[in-house]
Amino acid sequence: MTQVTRQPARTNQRHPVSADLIAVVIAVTDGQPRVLTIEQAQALPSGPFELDHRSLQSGLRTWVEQQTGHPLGYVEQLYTFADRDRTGGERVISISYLGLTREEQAERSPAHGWRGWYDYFPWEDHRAGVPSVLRDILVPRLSAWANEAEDPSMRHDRQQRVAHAFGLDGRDWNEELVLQRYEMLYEATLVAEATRGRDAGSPRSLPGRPMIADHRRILATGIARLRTKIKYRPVVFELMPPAFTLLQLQRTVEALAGRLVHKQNFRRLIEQQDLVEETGETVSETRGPPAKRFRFRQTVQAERTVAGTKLPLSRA
Amino acid sequence: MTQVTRQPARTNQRHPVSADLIAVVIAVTDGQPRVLTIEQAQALPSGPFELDHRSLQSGLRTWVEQQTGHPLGYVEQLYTFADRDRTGGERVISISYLGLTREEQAERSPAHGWRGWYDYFPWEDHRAGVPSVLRDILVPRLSAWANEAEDPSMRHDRQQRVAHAFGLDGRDWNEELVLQRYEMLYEATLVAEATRGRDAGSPRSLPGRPMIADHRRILATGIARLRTKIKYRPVVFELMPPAFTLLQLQRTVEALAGRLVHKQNFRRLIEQQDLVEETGETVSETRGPPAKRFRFRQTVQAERTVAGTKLPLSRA
DNA sequence: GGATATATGCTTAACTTGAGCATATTGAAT
DNA sequence: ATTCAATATGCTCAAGTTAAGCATATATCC
Repeated sequence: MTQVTRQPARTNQRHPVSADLIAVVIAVTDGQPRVLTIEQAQALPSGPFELDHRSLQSGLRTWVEQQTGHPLGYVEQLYTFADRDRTGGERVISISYLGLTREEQAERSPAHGWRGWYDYFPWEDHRAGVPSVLRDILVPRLSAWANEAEDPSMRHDRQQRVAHAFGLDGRDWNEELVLQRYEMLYEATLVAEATRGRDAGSPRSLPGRPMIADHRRILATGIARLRTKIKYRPVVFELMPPAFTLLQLQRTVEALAGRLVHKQNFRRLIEQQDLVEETGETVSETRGPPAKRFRFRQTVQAERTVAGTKLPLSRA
Repeated sequence: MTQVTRQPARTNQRHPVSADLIAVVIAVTDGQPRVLTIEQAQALPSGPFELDHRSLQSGLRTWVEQQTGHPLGYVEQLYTFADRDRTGGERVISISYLGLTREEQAERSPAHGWRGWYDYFPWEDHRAGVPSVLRDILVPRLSAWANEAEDPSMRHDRQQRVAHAFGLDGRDWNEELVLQRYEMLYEATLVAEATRGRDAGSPRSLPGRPMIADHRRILATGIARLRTKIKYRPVVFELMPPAFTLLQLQRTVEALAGRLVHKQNFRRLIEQQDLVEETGETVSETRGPPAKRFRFRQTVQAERTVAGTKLPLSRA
């Protein structure tokens, strides 16, 4: 193999654009997942990618640290999309990220603006059963939307999609479908963002706090990603203090997943994965016997790819 | 909830950048996964994001269709990164995509430049057992690299990482770790890209065809994504002709995964998922009894989230 | 002192997964 | 024609994984 130094034939005339970095920064306090916001809790933090940023991710990091005074732990890219700038005809490329930070670092202050993420998605918290806003308000309206379709096959299609996304008709509710649910509500004009700019006539009261532009959609993407990720990578620990009890860990997972887990099985799962070790201390924060405290085991193995094999691979 | 129209406080001075779209386009022919290339098979197709592109994805689509004359089926975003332009000090943002296209549309022609992806990653094809290039060349060199570390703990660490990534010492080989393996080989200067620009003194012959810039790294990302994805989303069908036998489907999956699957269990898996239905025809392409032909069932359900629950969720 | 919530160990049934046996069917080789 | 090799396809079985629940001891709250 000889070394290759030629350039690709792609450097014709370039159309300048500008790039924004948008952050979905998550922390969990008091059993509530929270997201870092600005602008009266109506926007996600975002800022331009600048010349002196070494990379996109480091730009995001320095910049979130400036705003919050706290370092971001885990950061991963979410999605990149292009909009026409609202002011000029110029293009803006938005690169969104998911960031996780520690509970202790998430003090609530007016400057930072941490908000419970279920303020924006009240239909996503199933920890205490099906949320009333879903059962009493959204499901009827979604049914109405499905049935208002002319074409019978389209009607059937909508009904199926609604039932699948929201876990109706005896189906399981799948907590990962955050984005699909938001998009379906958008399609049915059951979120405020969907009626913006047109027909300001009937401002119905709609559940969930809206955000500017497509920020709530980006937040939905971040939540969905996190709910998926906690199942195969030990990212929850990024949200935990250095030492914690298994119940605290469980409550954090439940807060993120929006549903309850089976306690004994959860402990078995955690312990058999060798992800934690006892600190030796115990604490009695609540009733009941004192709980052991654990810490996250930072092993080389911790990059364990729990490679969920869904293919019948042969071992031979 | 009132409607929000305020802008975020983020539109200060903008630093213009330019944006490139890079495509990893995959097809499978003759049991070999192939990737669309340009520049004597040393570059991935890529082109600038232009003003008249409606969105990033549609820009990519129109543009790949221009080059190949064929529509892209499935497209998903891979990753976005920023480089300093090699010519000026300006920034280039590269947005990479994974695209899948049908076998029948992947005629090989000099213009298109389809190349087997194992030309670039000969250590990734384990269908016929551990590839000789891995066993005879890379493993010894990787061991040497691990042992050349001064610090004993670093030595140990490297040995562990090598064993984990390449499935040595009785460990399972995980086909999803394509990117980790490429990066490890890069770190050990066992791929040509790692020695570029410096020390042209000893041009060792290294396995795998190199590409310009970081295109081989992007290809590795695409392969890894696809190997992960086929396990929980029915994306293989994007690569299949309208009708196919289960063996053809299996061979395609094996080509992508780089390893063999258990035939009977594969059939059980496919059929129990209700993803396919018989066309009614049979074909005898090879020896043995004629095989039934199937087609992909395009159901609403097909967006099945095979949501691999790795949390002990309660059903109650 | 009793109610209540907790920490933690253990069991069981259902389901999933990996592996292999068995049999029938065909094209190619002899 | 007969044999061989590769195939399509049905079936079984053992091992592993998961969901659920039982049980018991230990705290706090009143």
